[in-house]
Amino acid sequence: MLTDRQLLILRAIVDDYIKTAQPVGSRTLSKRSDVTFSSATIRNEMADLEEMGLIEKPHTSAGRIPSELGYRFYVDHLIRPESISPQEAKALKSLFAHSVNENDRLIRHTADLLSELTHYTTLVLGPKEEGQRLHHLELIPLAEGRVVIVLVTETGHVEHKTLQLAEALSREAASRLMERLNQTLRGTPLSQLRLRLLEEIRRFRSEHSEQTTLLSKALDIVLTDQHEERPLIYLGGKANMFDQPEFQDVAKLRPVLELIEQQEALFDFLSPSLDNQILITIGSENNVDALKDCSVIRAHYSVDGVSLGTLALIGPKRMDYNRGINSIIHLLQAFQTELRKNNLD
Amino acid sequence: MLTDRQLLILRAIVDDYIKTAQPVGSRTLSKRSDVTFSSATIRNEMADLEEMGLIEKPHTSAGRIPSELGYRFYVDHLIRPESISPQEAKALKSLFAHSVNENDRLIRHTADLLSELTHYTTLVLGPKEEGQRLHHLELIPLAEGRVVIVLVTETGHVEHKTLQLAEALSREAASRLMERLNQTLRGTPLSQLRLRLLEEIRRFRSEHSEQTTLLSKALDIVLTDQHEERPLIYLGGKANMFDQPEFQDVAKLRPVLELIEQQEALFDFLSPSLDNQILITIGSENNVDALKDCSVIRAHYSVDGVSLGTLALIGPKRMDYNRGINSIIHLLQAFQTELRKNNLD
DNA sequence: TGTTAGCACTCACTTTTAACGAGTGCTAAT
DNA sequence: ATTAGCACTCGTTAAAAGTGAGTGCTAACA
Repeated sequence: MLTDRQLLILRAIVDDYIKTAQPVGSRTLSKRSDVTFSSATIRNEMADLEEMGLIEKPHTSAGRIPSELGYRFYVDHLIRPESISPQEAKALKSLFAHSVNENDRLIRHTADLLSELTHYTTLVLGPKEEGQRLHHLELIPLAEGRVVIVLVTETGHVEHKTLQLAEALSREAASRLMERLNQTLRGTPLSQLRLRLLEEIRRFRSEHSEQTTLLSKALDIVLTDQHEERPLIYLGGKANMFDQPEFQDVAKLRPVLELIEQQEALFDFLSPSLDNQILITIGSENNVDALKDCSVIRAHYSVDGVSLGTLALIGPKRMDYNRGINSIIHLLQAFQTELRKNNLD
Repeated sequence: MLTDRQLLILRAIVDDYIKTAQPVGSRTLSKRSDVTFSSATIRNEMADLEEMGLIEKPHTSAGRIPSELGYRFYVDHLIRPESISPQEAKALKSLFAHSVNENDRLIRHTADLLSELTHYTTLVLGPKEEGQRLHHLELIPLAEGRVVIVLVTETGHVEHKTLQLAEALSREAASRLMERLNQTLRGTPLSQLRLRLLEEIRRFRSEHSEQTTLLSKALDIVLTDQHEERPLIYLGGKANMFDQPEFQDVAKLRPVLELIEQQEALFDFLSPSLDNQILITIGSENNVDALKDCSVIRAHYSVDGVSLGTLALIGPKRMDYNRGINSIIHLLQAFQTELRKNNLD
């Protein structure tokens, strides 16, 4: 176990390093007001902390920096859930002053807010669509056999796609088919929609003996596509990466920025579900090579107990965990409140 | 005027520098197979070219690099419109092998293709929506007074927005209003839609004495919004910037990447209309500080004589203009063909 | 026994110096 | 007009020397 003094020193080292990005020496620490013992004592303690693997030195004659294990310990034991300042709390409330009606916009807005709040890059994984239920389907024939299909879920999420049919679909046929489909399919979860839709079209065809084979094929393709599509990922504050001293080197910066641009990779990284309310992964804990010098703070957002997506914050390992965690917690609250407003059934 | 030999030397310098990113010396040039004269002669000619402002030296004992004026001259007079190789032409054709029905996707796809083809970052300014005509309007009531409004243009472009009304709109009222609006407003250019829509709703209200004030207000807000919204900008190959030796320095890279993320700034930059088929701006000609070390190749795309948007290629001043221009020309052709297919009325 | 002062040692970082060489401009010979 | 020759420039690289922040260890101290 660590003594109180060791805890104090470890915390001081991490705090200092987070603030300055410079290795912290024993003399610097000894000058702090909350440190009553000498630099030599600190050196002794540091040697012990290093032996435990909590801190390390970049080279012989430098100060100490936290190791990954050190950050881990700091995050697990040394963070004090500093409550947000009153003015910040006020600011946070006013952020959502005017409601955002569409979830898409709301999410984008939230990503931007969080990055503004923390000065880190943010990722927001949008809700999975499979779970949502169909509210309305609309077929709108265009010229030359092109048809726009619009799908609205109960939460107001809108998807659309344009198909090309071999022959024009008449407005009447479209409206008849649509009316029928809406009657029977409303409330179907999107995950089942494809199967049920095909079935329904088949039935419709046999009853009306209309030529809807092509339409059904086209719809099938569309919905298959739909089904495989992953939730959107929204990014905020990409440029914040540039401000971090650890990413002044293009070689360090590049893999991170490249990863961030890849929806699929990000999705794979973010999608695993979390048990805890808040998950923090540090450096190699991310299991992604591009993020080996980064830390990620993640939180699930949910409405009425249903987990919908992920809110994440990405920065250097030397990120301000305290501020990050607090910001994400508070924003999460406000965000979920807004989201609930939009998701009333 | 420049002598043939000077032209040869200038072209050789630019070509070489584009390829190697290293200042070109007289000795290097004298070794080229198409150069029959000595390095001393080349030095004399170089001195003249430098006096004319076409080339410059980074420092006394370095070779020469093209000045902005030099690039300008090269682009205006020395580029040979090298026709694309047969295999590339074939590849280009197969790129659009399976049609993309939606313009949005088509544009995104094109941006990606162009960046793959050239290894530069690409920007595509989407078509202005104002000019498009309304094909169909759909009001879909959700729970709690929320209404999704979906707008489809004749080209199959879909916009949607969710509004919050003070009281629920009944399905019947919605469908009556919608039918009426579609009858009277189909074919209205989006630029006039707002005014005409308001008028129409007012008339509808007086005829049916229904409570649609709120709806009309909400629609007004939506459409105003819509109207002010700028065309989307699609990006391709952002990561290509990392490969350019001139952008290995974060200080150089940052402003460019930051600019690219700003829709508004990019819009202002790209939107001015072009007289020519292809416009090339070099360094300070861009009139944007962030792009002072970049060159941009732009081309308007249009269908049936109507200019719709811009296709652009962005790279270092030392970019391969020849390849860039050729790629953009050829892709432009294929892109417009696809676009025309989708825009049949 | 825990703490601290003192001191030799390490090593990144900075500055200095020197050597190198690619490239130039000029001059004189062809 | 062209070119060979040569002195000169200057960025680049490498080696050398100096600086200083920081450490580990030891011995003295409370």
